[in-house]
Amino acid sequence: MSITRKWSSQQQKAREILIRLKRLYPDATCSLTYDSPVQLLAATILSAQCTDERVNKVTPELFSRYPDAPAMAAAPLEELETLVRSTGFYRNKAKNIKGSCQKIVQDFDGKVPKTMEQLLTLPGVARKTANVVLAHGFGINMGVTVDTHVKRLSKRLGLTKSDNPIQVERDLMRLLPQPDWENWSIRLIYHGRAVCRARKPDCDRCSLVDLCDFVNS
DNA sequence: ATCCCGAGGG
DNA sequence: CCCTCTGGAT
Repeated sequence: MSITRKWSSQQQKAREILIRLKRLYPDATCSLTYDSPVQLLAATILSAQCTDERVNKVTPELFSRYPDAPAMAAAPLEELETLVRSTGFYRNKAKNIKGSCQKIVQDFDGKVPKTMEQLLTLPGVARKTANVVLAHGFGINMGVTVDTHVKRLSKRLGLTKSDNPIQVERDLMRLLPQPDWENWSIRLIYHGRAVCRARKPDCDRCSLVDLCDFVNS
């Protein structure tokens, strides 16, 4: 009943979940389309409260017209707003893409910074976006990407009690070895989209039911 | 009516 | 803590 014993049982549970999800989604990768770190940054900003599928419908035209940081930094705001409109929050997203690229050009020699601290200085970039860019753009695992799916599934599975993404990330970092941090996020996102949906979770088809606090409560 | 790989401001 | 930003899909 010691606290350490409870932690290791939660660690075993997390690892068992990840083993099953790796078997279920062996080829899961970041589902945003991009050709460079700055394109990944822009696509990730666009992915806020929007499906990746929708993001991938606007980025080909966006990146065709404005392929790199200098181009996006110099792009007319109205053009960017029109191009990203269908992803929602389009004024904020256009302004943040332009603003981040301006800062990248002015302060970071035109290259997307590779540290959490520097990424967080970019407008429209907080931990979720920074974690995605670091993990998939540079192969650097600074934390666990916690989006709406990762938060929902981690809570349903009983691995966190918090609704605060920062606290959820701390809980997951404690339960998983660092090399698996991004594996966890990617697989939970896939499973969250396909099975453990927000509205109608398909518990009958879920291979994690025996480990889940949500269905067993 | 609710949710989608959030972030910033009050 | 709360609220706002926003269109598209279900």
